[in-house]
Amino acid sequence: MNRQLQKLRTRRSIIDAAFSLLDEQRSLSSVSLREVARVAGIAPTSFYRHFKDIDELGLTLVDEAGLALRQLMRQARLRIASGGGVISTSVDTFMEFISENSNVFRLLLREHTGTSLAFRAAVLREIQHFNVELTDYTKSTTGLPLFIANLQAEAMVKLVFSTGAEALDASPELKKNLAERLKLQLRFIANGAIKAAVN
Amino acid sequence: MNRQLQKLRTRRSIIDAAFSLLDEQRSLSSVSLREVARVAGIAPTSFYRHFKDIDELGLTLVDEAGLALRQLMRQARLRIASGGGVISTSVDTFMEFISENSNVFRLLLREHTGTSLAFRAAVLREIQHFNVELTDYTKSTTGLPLFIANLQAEAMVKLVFSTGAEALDASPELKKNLAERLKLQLRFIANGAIKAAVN
DNA sequence: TAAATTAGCTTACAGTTGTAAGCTGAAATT
DNA sequence: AATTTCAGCTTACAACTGTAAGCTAATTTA
Repeated sequence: MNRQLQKLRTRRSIIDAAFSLLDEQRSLSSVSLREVARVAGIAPTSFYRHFKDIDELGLTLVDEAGLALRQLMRQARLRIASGGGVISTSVDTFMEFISENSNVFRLLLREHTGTSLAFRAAVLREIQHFNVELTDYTKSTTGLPLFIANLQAEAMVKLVFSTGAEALDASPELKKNLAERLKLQLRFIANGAIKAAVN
Repeated sequence: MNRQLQKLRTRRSIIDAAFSLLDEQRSLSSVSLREVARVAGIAPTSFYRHFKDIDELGLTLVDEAGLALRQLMRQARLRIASGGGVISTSVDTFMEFISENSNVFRLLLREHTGTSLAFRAAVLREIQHFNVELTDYTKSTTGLPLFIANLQAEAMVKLVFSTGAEALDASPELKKNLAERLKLQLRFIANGAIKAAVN
């Protein structure tokens, strides 16, 4: 048996265990090392062979969540390229993502306003990535000036994330309703941005 | 000595103790009953003479925070009446509020996406109040149709809260910058809503 | 093949938590 | 004046936490 491989596997099972514990009732700070170890199927003290801290594990989770988010963006772009409105397609893709990966999105959402400065900073970094990508995209497709495109992207991301937060607790019908309202609101922003650019 | 009065005083000191513990590193779920009791200057078990749970205390805190928020709104309206742009004045008032009552705002923000369904629901209720009031205000001052006014108000509240979250960690200069950007973004929404109403 | 490394284990400990049981003394009621 | 009520107390306990110390067995290296 390869030792490195086995170690990686255990590491993975720790990460997976942590994600599985992050349901609607638990946050990173309320998940204990022992609990993670229990679910991962290792002794509590073995945890330290893989992570210095529970916090180090937390940062790893945030990184993974951010990665998933960026993959989501790429997926949305592909869908847009193959037809459909930009806003509508993006919102639908996003809503699907948070339904299927609710624990991943919940992590980002919760730690975004959580108790650990390091986690908040890490989440903010991921959101910044999102902002930058959306700004570029907006600029290149609409020709808006950078400053305006940036403001628009930032507002949109905030609105989308806020609505996503609401959608996490919502029933399927309510989710659909939220998505429709969100699309209209994003159009408000897009149109308002265009008007600001013209003046 | 009046007994009822004394009990109310102790209750107050428990609430104040809890608020004082909710700094940038602590959330309701991470504050222990014993810790609150310690700061309030009572024995741990005396806590139960006032609240059934730590959760019951939490709901009380959310209520108080919501109250403070609505007082903020009234204050903003007064300021608007005595001159100054609606958006600009509101944002300035809001930013002052979260600077002066950062623990109160932090509570709402954190529990909004927190681990307790009851707390999330309670915060959502407070935000709904905010939404309703802003919708009414928008409808009566701009004459927009209810549906549009409602969408606009909701989007604005989400954007303001998101930016408020960012402002909590920010330096004074950054805060100013955030406020200016927020004002522009709110104008995007306002203008976009008007355009939607015209079409 | 012998020696070194190491992932995971068991045991152990001190610190914290929520809360049950029951006492006390002062305020309120009769 | 006698009785009841009750806010706050002390003591106690079982459950949980993070993590230190040190063993084991299997893989890796020499």
